[in-house]
Amino acid sequence: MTTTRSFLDGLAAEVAVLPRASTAERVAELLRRRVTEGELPPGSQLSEEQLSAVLQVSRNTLREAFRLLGHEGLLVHRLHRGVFVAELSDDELADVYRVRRAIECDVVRRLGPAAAEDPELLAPLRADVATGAAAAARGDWSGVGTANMHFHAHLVALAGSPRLDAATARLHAELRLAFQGADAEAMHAPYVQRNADLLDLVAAGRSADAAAALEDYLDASLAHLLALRAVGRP
Amino acid sequence: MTTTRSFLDGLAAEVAVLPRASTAERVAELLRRRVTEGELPPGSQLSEEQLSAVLQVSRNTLREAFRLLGHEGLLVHRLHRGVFVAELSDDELADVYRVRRAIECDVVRRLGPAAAEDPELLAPLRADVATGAAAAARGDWSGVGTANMHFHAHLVALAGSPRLDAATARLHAELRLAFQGADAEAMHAPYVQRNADLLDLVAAGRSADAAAALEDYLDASLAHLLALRAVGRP
DNA sequence: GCATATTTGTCCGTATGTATA
DNA sequence: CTATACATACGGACAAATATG
Repeated sequence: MTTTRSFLDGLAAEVAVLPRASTAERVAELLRRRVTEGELPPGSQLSEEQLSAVLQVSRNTLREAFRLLGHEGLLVHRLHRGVFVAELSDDELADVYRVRRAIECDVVRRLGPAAAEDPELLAPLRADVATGAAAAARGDWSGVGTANMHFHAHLVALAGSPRLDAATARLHAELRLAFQGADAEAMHAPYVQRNADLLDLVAAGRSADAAAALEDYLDASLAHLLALRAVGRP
Repeated sequence: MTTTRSFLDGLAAEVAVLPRASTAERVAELLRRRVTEGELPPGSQLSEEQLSAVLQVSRNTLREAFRLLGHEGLLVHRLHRGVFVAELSDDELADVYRVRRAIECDVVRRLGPAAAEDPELLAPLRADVATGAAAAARGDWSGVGTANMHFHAHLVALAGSPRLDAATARLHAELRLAFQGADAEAMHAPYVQRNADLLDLVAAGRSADAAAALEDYLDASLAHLLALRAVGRP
């Protein structure tokens, strides 16, 4: 009995109402939310029998959903032992940032002056910055974190590459795992201003400067996150 | 009856002998090989009933394997219609190269002079170049293609990032899909020399030059591949 | 170290729904 | 529009591996 009781409430009703897709994908989407929103902590086991009973789906269908999420890095499959919510080591977290840096810096560098010429392009980014600032003003640090994620997702989206978007979504899902249990304000507060600064550079068409700034940004963010995790441990 | 007969031969024996892993993963690995080696062409349907009979696994297990490969982009899942070997459109192929360029150029750029100082680091790349040249000398163009893939995989591996390695493996699997049915010599021959040239730049520690050259290389490679596909179509 | 209980891994049969001829 | 074929999903069963006492 490793899973908590609270997170099971209302799951069955929620999975039945999700949009048209295969049952396995609906279950996967539901579990993905629960994991990334911290409802069930890293390391906890997901019992096949218990979950299939609560979700009202067969074990086979549930296992298909497990495969999907395992492939995304959210769950880990241990043979004959079951599936667990993934726990990111410091090395793995650094690796996530390694890939973020490669993708995001590349996207920004190749933007060139195009971003300066069409202001509409950056509208989603401006909205994310505004949302983050508003959330910070009212102390909603979880909202700041979400806005920050959206900012980076929209930044990558400027490249118009479905595969880069998908990779970013996976990285963000793993990042949310790493955020669990840490002080949300300390985690997210510094990046309201940094996002705004970065956006200014991009909007000015200074893509090389923006890429360099983003590299510093991400390196600092990783160091910051590692430090926060360190104090949360014995 | 959309699948050919030949590719089914000996599958059951092969899947039984694969190393210790879950049956679903063994089946996935086997199908992955069949797809990337062109044994079954893009667009062909994989019948659950037929495959489960031939592989001697249950449909549930087979479906788990399908989920894994679908997530890798090798198979596409059409609801209530079944799974098919993915067909890459020109746009998707360009997107694959978009991600390759982001990853590989980033890796090369960040190598710096380190590669020049430790020659052992580049040993796998040298071996791949030699293998490719030898294969070209005897007209083994499929072997040239394989060596080329290994070269790029080893290049990315210099970064020491498991996630970049995994992403590269997925991209290469999709690339192999695009290679199907094209003239292997025309497809792979030009890159024996380009790999050697690129390696020289890297070995000299000129990482910025190498990154720029690699960018040209990949852009040219994409254009080349698109042109070859165009002539293979009506 | 051993026997047992629990959980996962796998298979089968079957029922239902969907797309296509 | 009906019919058919096939994917989707379920529940029960047993085997295999692991964890527990």
